[in-house]
Amino acid sequence: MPRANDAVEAVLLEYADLLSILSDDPFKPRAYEKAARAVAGYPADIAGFDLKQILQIPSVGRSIGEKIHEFLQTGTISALEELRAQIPPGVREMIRIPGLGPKRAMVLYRELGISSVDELLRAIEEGRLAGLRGFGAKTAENIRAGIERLRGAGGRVLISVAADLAELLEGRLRDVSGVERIAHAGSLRRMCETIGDLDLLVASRDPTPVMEAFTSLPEVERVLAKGDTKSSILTAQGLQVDLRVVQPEAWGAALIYFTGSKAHNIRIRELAVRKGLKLNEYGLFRARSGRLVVAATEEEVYERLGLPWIPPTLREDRGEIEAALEGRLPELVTERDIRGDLHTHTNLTDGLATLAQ
DNA sequence: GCCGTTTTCGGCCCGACTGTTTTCAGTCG
Ligand SMILES: Nc1nc2c(ncn2[C@H]2C[C@H](O)[C@@H](COP(=O)(O)OP(=O)(O)OP(=O)(O)O)O2)c(=O)[nH]1
Ligand SMILES: [Mg+2]
Ligand SMILES: [Mg+2]
Repeated sequence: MPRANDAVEAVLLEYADLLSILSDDPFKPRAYEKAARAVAGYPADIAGFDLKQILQIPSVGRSIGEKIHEFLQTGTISALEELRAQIPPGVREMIRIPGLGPKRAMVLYRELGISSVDELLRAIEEGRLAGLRGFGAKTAENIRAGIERLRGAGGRVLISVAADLAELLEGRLRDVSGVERIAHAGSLRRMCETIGDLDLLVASRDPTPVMEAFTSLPEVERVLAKGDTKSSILTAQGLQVDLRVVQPEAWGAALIYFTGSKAHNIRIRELAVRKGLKLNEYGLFRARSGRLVVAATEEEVYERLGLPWIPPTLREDRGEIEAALEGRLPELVTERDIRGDLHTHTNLTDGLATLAQ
């Protein structure tokens, strides 16, 4: 049985998308996204909730709360209908194109009347983006390639597929000169069931040869971006791989950053701010002076934030921060706990006892 | 739009890469 929370999450995310297209204030759509996450992660089914109960949900205030209430009562939200009247569904689809966001989607709609991915592709092929402010030849080609990617996207892959690719690529990069450490991060390290892309982290004093090696691997179909510390490629199978290279001293902070999740990162960065600190992928710093506090290991960074080391599988901002702060993290079963698997044989194979016995 | 034992107003995570930008916005991780 799907919960009402799922439908509410979907309308709040749609509201956030439409606001990001229409509004200049980036914090408003983010507030709707955050509320959508909170509703999705709320333990109870909110079907039939009254306004007072709805307002118990974190990140849901008066404005969003009333919209949720209206949706639960009537199945629609009048304010959402008003936004829908201003932005065709196809324009919202356009922001799914990798590299095209809400701002430029709005320019295309407003200036050229483009209101679907199909129309956009035709406009690019007919050269109609030329002359539009902020849309040069490269941008048009990038959007065209983005549409191809969107269309050909096989979506997320099973963790086993990503794990195999990770092993292959890590093996290749490990031998590059200057590589001191290598690990996979992102959703693969968190052991999510499906993986959107592969995230690899390398520690090296000399990033340039690592980036060169990475972007010229035989598995590379196309280089999406290539910089001094970060590059992205696309494999022939259409899977994206992101590589981040940091100095060995920053390994722990970088591993925390790249392991995520995004929501977990934001929560622990907020904790840092409240302590007069700043957390990024290079380390934990004093906010005022900018002086480094710690960076080398995950344990040290978490400890200075007042937290125990949190297992990657829990880093989803689904209560692990609160649990960690209270010292109530669950003891997870790890490989070291597994002494063997309890099993027996029956006379159906090579045993003596029957199955019933 | 949400939220707060410093605060009910003024912040909101923080930084890399790209393109066309004459100095930075947009998009993404
Ligand atoms: N601080 C911060 N970190 C981010 C943000 N977006 C992504 N990250 C970090 C945490 C993510 O786990 C990590 C890798 O990003 P991805 O987009 O690949 O996400 P992830 O691997 O978690 O999920 P995926 O299966 O790829 O969809 O980068 C962000 O907006 N802020
Ligand atoms: Mg990923
Ligand atoms: Mg990624």
